[in-house]
Amino acid sequence: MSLKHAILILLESEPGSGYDLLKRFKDGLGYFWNAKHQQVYLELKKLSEAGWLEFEAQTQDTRPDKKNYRLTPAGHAELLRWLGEPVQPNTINDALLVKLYAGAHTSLDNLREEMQRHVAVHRKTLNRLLSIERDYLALPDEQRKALRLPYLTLRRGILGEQSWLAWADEVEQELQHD
Amino acid sequence: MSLKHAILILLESEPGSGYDLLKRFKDGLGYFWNAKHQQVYLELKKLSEAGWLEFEAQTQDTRPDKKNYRLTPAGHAELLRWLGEPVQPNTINDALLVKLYAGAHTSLDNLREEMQRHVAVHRKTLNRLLSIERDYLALPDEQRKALRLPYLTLRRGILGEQSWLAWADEVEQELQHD
DNA sequence: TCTTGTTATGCAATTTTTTGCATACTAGGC
DNA sequence: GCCTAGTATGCAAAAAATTGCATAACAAGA
Repeated sequence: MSLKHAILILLESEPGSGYDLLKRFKDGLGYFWNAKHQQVYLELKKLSEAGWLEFEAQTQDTRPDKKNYRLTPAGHAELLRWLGEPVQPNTINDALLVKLYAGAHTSLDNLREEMQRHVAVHRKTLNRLLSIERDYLALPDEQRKALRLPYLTLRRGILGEQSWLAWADEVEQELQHD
Repeated sequence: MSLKHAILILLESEPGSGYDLLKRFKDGLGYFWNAKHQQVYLELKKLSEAGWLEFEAQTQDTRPDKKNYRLTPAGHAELLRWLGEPVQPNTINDALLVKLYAGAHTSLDNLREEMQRHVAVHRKTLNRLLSIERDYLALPDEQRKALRLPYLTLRRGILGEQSWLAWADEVEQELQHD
């Protein structure tokens, strides 16, 4: 796919500006879809031109003006069409693993430092996700039910990060000696 | 990064043709770096033009001719330079999770089918990785030691797939009811 | 003999993503 | 008064990746 449908989904559940979307990418969807602001703004423009989105300029007093986007009926139809299509499994392009793979050509210290940097990032991510989970679990039944599918994606993030950190322990052990 | 350094690494450990590289991507590095043949051939051309690779055309009787690539000293230097640089953590763009996130707009059946397709792929991948691991563990000590860093990347694949499948179980449970 | 699979390479067009640059106003802390 | 952080949007160029098309020879099985 691409950014297109991620944007449609976010705007389907709640209309908003490019800036809003970026925030939502950052804390919600962000675990599994990433985009820079330039890409989001450009994509919003393209989706509007394609007739899937419409926007309303909104002037604000204390802040810069913004554009509020929402789905058109055509955009909604496209979203449903896309949901009916199979998505192809994700391919992984992970530079850290490439580096580790080639690690024999550099020093163990270098590798250990690299790993430590990444461990710090992953630990932080895991903590953030766990805190979101706590909030979710504290919600009343009905709200929890409404959010059960997004919650499953959160679980993916949590299990994924835990698994990553378990792997990092194995790596640390192995890089200890020699 | 990009494909560049993955190619340099593969050719550093053993020279070969574009076609060889594709095979190696497929069973070794492939777990964490993916590329289509068009991209690999193009990149090989660019890397040659940049002076990081050189090649020798090799005519073959029973098969089409091929080009054997290997690193130049400049290519080797570039590889070492890159290894000394920190790599930035991976960003994830996973369409399946986007679909699940928006799953409320489609049917449970649709989601279950989608999940089953992906589960099948991941199970197959895990089995393939486990079989590579068995081969590795059966190697004599010395060879195992030489391959210990690539082995760590294999472990990442195994732990990652196991974690994915554990998550899929959670999803299946949740999609059972309602 | 015909079809399928494997080996082997590539160009062209398009899409997707990143990087660099740019503007502009407000609020808060030092 | 100055600096930083946050709000808000965008263009242009380059890099990276995908999709479509194309060629060509051999081997193996139906």
